[in-house]
Amino acid sequence: MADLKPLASISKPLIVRVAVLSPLRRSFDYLLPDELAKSPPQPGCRVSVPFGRRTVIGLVIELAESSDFDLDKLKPVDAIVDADPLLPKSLFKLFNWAANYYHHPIGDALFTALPVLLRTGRPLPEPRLTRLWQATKTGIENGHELLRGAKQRALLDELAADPLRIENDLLKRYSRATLNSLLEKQVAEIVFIGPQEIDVENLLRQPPLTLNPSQQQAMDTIDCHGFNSWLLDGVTGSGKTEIYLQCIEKIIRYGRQALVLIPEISLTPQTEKRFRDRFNAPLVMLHSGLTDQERLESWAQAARGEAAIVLGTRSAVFTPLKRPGIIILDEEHDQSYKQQDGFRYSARDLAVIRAKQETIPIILGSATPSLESLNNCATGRYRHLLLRARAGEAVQPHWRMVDLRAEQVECGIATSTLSAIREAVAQNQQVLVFLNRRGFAPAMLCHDCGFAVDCPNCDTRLTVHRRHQRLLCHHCNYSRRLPQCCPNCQSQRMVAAGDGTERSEGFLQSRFPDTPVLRIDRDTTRKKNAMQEMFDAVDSGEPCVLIGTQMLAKGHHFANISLVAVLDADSGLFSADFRAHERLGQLLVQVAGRSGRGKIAGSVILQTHQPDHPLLDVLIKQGYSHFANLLSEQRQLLQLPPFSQLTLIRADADRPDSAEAFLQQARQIAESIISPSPSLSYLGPLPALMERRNSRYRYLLQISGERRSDLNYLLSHLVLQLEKLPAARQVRWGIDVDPQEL
DNA sequence: AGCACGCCGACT
DNA sequence: GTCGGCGTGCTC
Repeated sequence: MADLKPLASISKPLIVRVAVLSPLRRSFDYLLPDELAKSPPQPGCRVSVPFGRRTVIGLVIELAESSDFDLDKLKPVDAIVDADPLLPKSLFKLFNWAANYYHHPIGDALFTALPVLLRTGRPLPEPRLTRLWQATKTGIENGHELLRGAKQRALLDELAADPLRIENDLLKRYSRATLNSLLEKQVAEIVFIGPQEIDVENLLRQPPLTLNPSQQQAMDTIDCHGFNSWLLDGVTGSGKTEIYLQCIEKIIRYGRQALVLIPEISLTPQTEKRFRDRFNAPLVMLHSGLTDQERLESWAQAARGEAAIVLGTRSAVFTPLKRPGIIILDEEHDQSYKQQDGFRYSARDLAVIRAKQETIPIILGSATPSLESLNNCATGRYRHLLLRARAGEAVQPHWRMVDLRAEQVECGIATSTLSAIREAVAQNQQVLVFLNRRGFAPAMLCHDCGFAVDCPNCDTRLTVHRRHQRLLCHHCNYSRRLPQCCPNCQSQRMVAAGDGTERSEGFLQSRFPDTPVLRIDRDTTRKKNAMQEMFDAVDSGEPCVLIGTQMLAKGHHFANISLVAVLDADSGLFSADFRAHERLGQLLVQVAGRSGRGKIAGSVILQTHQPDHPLLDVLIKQGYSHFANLLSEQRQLLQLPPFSQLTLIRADADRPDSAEAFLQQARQIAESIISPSPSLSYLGPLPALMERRNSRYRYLLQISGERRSDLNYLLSHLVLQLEKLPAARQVRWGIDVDPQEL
């Protein structure tokens, strides 16, 4: 529409809208002083601006001609940090979308996802130059006359024979002094070159594997041009990774980059190796194990388009790519894709949005897809690709129930389970024992009065860790020495009740003294490389018994495990969280998938008190997809996600009543914006599942709606009012859109 | 979140 | 007299 402003103000934007690292849910307008107006900062550039009484780094969101703020109160931009946008337009759009969808302050969203070093205003590193050596004309013509040392002459001969040698390679064989003397005599010189082009001719280090018909069909279906979301639904061992690799190969040949997301760092070495073994192309990693400097370097290489493959965890979904080609997100059901504090985004959902915005394909892979993704297939948002057969010679494992009520159980292990383990070990096979509870025992009780030792900061029991002779809280890290007597009745008879991995490990080792028993949980893998060393020991193929927590369930490929024993299949059957059943099914199938990946047929033992539980029955007899269908029907009946939209307002405070009182007010305000109805309902404030955690009292308000748009409207208005609420000062609060945990 | 202002208690 | 406790207000 035509605007009645003087022409000058239209052609020359004066106002810069800036996002600043702060919890404030708005951007800030600044004037662009004349001396900076010649080359105004583009959206995505950093600027330094006065903010309150300090100067901070902000990101330009847009240039505008007018401001809602009083023009004469606007301050001028201090300086422009980046000549070119740090974030490409497309990524910027993603941040905007996310801040809006998750109702999170844009500045906080942008800056928490940026490498730390960029937050401070440090310039984006220049491309790293490789130093190459070559012989000069003088060197080739009469170098030998100018040089005395044999080493020096040898080096010159080498340079003359094969120009452009990489300095770092030369330094492995010649001393720095030798190199320098060639430089001094001017018989050789250094040439700097930028990053190497990707050598598409020699892209593959290893030939691709031959696809089975099921894989081939999936491969033929996946279109690597334009946007499409594919759910690659294949049992463990069905060869999903090979499909990823072949898709990546295609897009690298088109000259584009692949973004590969995986759930945890523990998976990175194995995944990284798989990619490096296949591709002769630059790969960078982005995960929390990197130093700030390394992270910045990887980020920059991705942004400049030098990295062909970017492999990372959750936050890597925000990595800028110069030539995006495909996004691959493995183990899409994994909870760790959802950030659980602050900016509570789902990397999986954002990855799909990003793919759409960049018009590139995305592949979501899982053996146990989330109900959300299965529902997205049903509604046509995703396309469902099924891989039925296991790749290679591996066959599906065989399941067996062990009824814990009918058997002698020692240290969590039933007699028949123990004999199955013994049998496998006797045949020189490997066994995996799964118990999702670390420590020696989940509680310390008084035998006489029944007193249990609780955490002073959390609503939970302390866990016994016998090796360290301590009681530990797994939620706040509180730790104390084992009590000598009951704090309540002074009785000396304190007992460790229940079983954790540490106790079962000891028991197994006592029963199999000649077989290594390896425990893999957070306690035994704390040291760097500890986990990798244990995995290496397992990969050697020697018989052993592995015992561990869900760390074992995640992705690691064990070739020689023939038996998996799940010690407690019931945990999660009776939880208050509506996702507990889905998680249990995923966990069981994932653990079971660790067995029989090699040539030995695997079997799985499920120890349970509920051998007749209908859900376990469906899972075992009919498989995960039937199990998921059953759960979906229940969710639909109860109008739970993904058949309704759920958002939580979370609040916690150091006093018991503040959080609840704040949420009570929040509910009133919310109801005044949209009154409760069948299509939009409120529940709470309710105490969180563990009300007190780390000495803070946690509450939540549940809002569920039929339509996303209603919820979004409600939240954007609610949030503005909550910010101004005096009660908000006494609590920490935040919005959790599509929560994963209650 | 930071950071300042401001208005009341125990200290060199 | 003032050092400093954390309540309240503001950030273009």
